[in-house]
Amino acid sequence: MKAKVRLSSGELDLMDLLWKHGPLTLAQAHERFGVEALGYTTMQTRLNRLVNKGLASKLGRPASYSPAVGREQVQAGHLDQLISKLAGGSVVPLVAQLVHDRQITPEELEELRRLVNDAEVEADQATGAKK
Amino acid sequence: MKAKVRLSSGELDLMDLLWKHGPLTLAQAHERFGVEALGYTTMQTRLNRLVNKGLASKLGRPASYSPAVGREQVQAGHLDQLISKLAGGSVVPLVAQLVHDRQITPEELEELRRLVNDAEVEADQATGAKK
DNA sequence: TTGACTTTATGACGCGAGTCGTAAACAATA
DNA sequence: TATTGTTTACGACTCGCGTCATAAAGTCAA
Repeated sequence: MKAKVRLSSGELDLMDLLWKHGPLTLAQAHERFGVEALGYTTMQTRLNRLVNKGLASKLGRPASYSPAVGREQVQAGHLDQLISKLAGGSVVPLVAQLVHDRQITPEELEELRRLVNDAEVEADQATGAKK
Repeated sequence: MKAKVRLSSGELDLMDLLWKHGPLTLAQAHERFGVEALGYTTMQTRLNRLVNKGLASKLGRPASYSPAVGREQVQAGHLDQLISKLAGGSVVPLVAQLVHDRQITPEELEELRRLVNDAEVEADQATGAKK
């Protein structure tokens, strides 16, 4: 039962903060994010809204905010969106776009190749390895 | 100078409509989208807002709406978002997620492999094909 | 205990996007 | 030309999210 996750750009920024730097109190989050960037209570409101949406949790006093959903899950949700609405349902054109428009290091290419190979093995196993 | 494109889920639905089925009049778009799905004037408003944002253009009377930005461009924009905010700046984990969570056909895997190979060739050429 | 500082709770405002209703402008034809 | 049907222009409302101010609660040291 994967809840369909759809986050705004700004919400993503905050989640990123929580994913990267463990639990954070409001003050710490504000500090980390950049005191100049936004007001203290703005951070408060946004963080609490994440909690209300079940994306983060709040514990203790001074409350610590922690992510309540994994980065992978959110990634998956956004990828689904992208694939269904922007790539006609197939991953291939998406990956094409991915490798075309940006410079990828040889190391990364190597990893990508490995990824494809692994996936192929899995696929074979799943289909009963009918050669 | 590619403008940073950030579209909502609903806007994407309409753009998809325009990308797939060439220029459409309001009536046609409404029909295509599903008359039950939303009101006529709702479609009108949404389409016109796309025009105001420069995402679509409107010509003639009965006006025909056409996409004013390419699917690839929007894809790129959303991909950038995803990579920077959800994948820590690297494409590898993103592709990993991509091939992990969904079943990909052997044919697609083959295409993906080709994609990686092509990219490698390009990379080699770019760096002067050393070695 | 009390004054100062920190942490939370509320309430507001603006803007973008989704949803429509009403009505004016146009067009085709009876 | 008058009637009817289509196309377009506006305006309105709601919600989610970003932004913040104000103030109530809670904490701690003098």
